[in-house]
Amino acid sequence: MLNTLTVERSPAADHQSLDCHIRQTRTVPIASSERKGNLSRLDRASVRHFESKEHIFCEGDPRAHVFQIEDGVVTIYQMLNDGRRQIVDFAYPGDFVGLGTTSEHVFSAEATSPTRVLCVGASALEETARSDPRIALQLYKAVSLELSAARALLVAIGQRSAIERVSTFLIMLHGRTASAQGGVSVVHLPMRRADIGDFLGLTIETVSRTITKLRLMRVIEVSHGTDVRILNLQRLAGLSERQASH
Amino acid sequence: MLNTLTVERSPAADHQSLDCHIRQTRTVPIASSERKGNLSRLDRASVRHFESKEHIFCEGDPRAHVFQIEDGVVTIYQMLNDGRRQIVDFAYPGDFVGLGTTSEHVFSAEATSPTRVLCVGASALEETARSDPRIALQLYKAVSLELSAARALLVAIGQRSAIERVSTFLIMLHGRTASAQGGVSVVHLPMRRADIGDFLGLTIETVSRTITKLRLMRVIEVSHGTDVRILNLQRLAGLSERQASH
DNA sequence: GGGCACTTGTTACACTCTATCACACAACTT
DNA sequence: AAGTTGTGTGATAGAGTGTAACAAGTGCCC
Repeated sequence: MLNTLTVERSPAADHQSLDCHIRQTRTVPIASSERKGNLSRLDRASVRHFESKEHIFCEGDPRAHVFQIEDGVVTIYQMLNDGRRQIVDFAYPGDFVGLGTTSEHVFSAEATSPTRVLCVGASALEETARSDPRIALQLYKAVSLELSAARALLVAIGQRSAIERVSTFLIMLHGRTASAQGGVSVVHLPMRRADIGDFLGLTIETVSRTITKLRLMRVIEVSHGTDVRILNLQRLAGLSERQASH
Repeated sequence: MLNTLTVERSPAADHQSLDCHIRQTRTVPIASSERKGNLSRLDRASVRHFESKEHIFCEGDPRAHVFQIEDGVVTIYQMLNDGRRQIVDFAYPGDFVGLGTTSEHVFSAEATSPTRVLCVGASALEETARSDPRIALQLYKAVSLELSAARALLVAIGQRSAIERVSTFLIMLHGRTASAQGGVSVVHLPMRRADIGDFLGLTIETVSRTITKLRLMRVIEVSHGTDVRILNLQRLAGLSERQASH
């Protein structure tokens, strides 16, 4: 069966109307639930499971399948030959992984937590898209959102200081996944500090110190190292981008 | 008339077979001529000219048109509110500018040199894509290549040192635009040092210092500040990524 | 043509932010 | 108890920045 792709709204969408006067609109497209679509109605779509730290595919593997995350978080990264690693995206439920036009994967994908993915043959998907413009446009949309996310990260890494990057990261995750607990939003960090560092172009130590600094500033609170309560979103947004002073 | 999009091969494609043992394949997709397509056969496509430093569109403008560069070079960038700027892409002839699914532009586009662009209504293009999967797939392809370029830059900025970034930049431009002159390839830099800096996440001074260093190392030669002769591509490739030492 | 304003690129030096190295500590496994 | 894995923090060093001065090129006006 080959039907239209459906777009769902995520629960996190409601939080995007929070009144950060800083141009939050800029980060919204990345965090948006529009990023989601659905491949489940495609023929021959199968479900696969991956354990934490298990690879879904590696750089250089033939691009045989395209995946859509159903549950869990997946890191998309590239290694340099001396061991440095750059994570270019964290894929959350609804996100696509492995899209592109190359015959081989250019990046590796590793599950951060136990993950369930929908799995579709890449050539079958493209074959379908060749005849159904709705599928093709869905792919276009999905990649466009990945592009927005990549460019937003580019701005962060290229121009922002450590505290600005970490603040930006938290706000980004907040927009994408935030769940409210008594009016204060909580962001869960399923990835380790090393992953955050390799995502933001910082070392693990700098990430740790910066999170401590944000705690001492009473902007956030951290439980178990993995759950961040955003106490003052407005202040956090201010820290994510130094204000023009003149 | 609404026909198939044609994919051309650029003259630069021949240079990609140069024997850099460093995984140059990784940067090839960005530099590749595959990035090119052609909108000229689309209905209602018009040609427009822009002078150097003239804006094609600004962040926040309604996304009324999609452009394809015919001649010249265009910088795609975003400003932070304190004046910092991140260039996320240099668009060369054949490249598309303004693709995406947002109703407003998220980035600004400015001509670096006198530029001629093909201009198509965004809604008309999407309307067309909705009925013609070939067009939709062409858009998907184009955005996928932009994504590859953005992520490659992400790896460079996030992990590489100043000299590695500048070397990577030169090799990238080499792959995309190189013209041979007596066996040695020459890369023209139409953008200013400030643009290179804002692209690579470095200051103008660091860019200048690093280029001087590469000159003193006899890896490149620079004429008029804008024309770079790559004397030793292999060495340059080596400098673009520190080797694993063990 | 000569002088002037303006832009762009280069170099120098002091300083800052982040990386690096080192180690303590907690939670969990074996 | 010993090992593993991940986090937090302190001390130090270094790469790159910020600020500045200067050089060279360009357009413009008188």
